[in-house]
Amino acid sequence: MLHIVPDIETAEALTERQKAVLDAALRLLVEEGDQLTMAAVARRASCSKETLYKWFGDRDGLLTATVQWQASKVRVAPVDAKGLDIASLTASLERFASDWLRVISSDTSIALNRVAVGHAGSGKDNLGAVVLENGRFALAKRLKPVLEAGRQSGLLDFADAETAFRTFFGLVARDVQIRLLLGDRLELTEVAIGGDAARAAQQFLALFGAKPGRKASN
Amino acid sequence: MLHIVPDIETAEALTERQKAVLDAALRLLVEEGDQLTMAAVARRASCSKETLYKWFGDRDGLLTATVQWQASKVRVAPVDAKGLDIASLTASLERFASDWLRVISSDTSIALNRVAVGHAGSGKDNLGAVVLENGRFALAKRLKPVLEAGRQSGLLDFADAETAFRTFFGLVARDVQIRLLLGDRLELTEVAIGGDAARAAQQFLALFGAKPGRKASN
DNA sequence: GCCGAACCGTAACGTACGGTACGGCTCAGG
DNA sequence: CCTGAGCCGTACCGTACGTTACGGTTCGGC
Repeated sequence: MLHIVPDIETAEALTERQKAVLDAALRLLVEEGDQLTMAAVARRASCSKETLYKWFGDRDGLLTATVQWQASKVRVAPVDAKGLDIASLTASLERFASDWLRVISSDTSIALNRVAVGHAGSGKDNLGAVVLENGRFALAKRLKPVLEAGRQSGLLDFADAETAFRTFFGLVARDVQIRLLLGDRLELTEVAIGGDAARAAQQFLALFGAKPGRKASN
Repeated sequence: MLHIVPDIETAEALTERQKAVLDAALRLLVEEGDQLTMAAVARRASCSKETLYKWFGDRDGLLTATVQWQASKVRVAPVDAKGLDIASLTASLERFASDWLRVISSDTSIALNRVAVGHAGSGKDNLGAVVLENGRFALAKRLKPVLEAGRQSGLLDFADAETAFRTFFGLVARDVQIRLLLGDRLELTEVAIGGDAARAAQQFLALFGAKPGRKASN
């Protein structure tokens, strides 16, 4: 298990100019993938290579900063889980599912995951950990309170929130992420996402919805 | 959608020596990932670089040949789906699930998927397509007959085999593959795999098992 | 025993790119 | 106006690695 919490504050201590540079790097990363060059970033960002090295140390530093910068942009507000009924729970699950599908099918996510996967196992940096922390683990951290609330309200029945979450994750993502990462052209239209999200939520409820009579709301 | 069927025969037209070279390349790929060098492969395989270039054209050719060579090694016998009852269907599902978990958690699969993901989107080769074709799509091709047989026998109830398969895929793989690819240390012991496989099969049956009275066996 | 093909080992070539150095420009502070 | 910090643009350096070239060895066919 990684569970390395990246320096959450690093992303905040950036000047506007630095953010602009990282945005340029990010756009280039989406276009070129891991074979972007320092010179290309400098050109795109209209800055000198010297500045890149002064600010980010080396190529890996730039990549890491870019990934963290993108991560800091997608931090979202947690859902509050008060007054839960079956309808609002279903809506929450669908919301999580469609949000996640939109994320993993976005060009940015695909590009970032590609470079992180490529770098994983080389030991040089920990891009993989950063991506994991701000992706899969952040999702779990936000969804689990909802699941717990559902259990408290007697709507859900599960032994372990982590296990339940992982099943939800599987029902939502299925083969989508790996296919996209491997270059499969999988067009996820807005309506397809909505349909998949609804299906995933229903299947999750079918598996973990409390049977009437068992564990009734107290 | 890719669905590019790689030259199935290419993997067969190899001399023993060439297979040995590809095995060396494969081992090196597992150890070093995409930053393996032609010189290193030549050294490991005790062959000259000239030979590598003569046989495989260039670096991408060598990589592609290596991936296809590995793919040709894991081709398995299809399961026959005669005399299906609920027990044998469950056993089949568990078997597919545990086989798949073993594959995606193997060093070889992780290494191959990493380089394929890294190369995807660069347009230079189609490693991604090869890996997909021999992984996720091959699995579907082998599992679907079982699902269809289950439906014929009145044990399963689903509208579309492809959709049912994708749900099965999600229930089995969950977050395992992406976490491993991103470098998360996820120890999958033999017993954990067995447990996960059983859980996935049960969940699949809970979702797609035919309700008694509906679509009874004819 | 001779020949050519195939292959090994190694050396050499060319280039792309990470990283550094430096001259010039801008601008804030004094 | 002077100065120095920060940055841009560009030239430069060193190296790693893909690719090619070549001399030497093995070996099957005649």
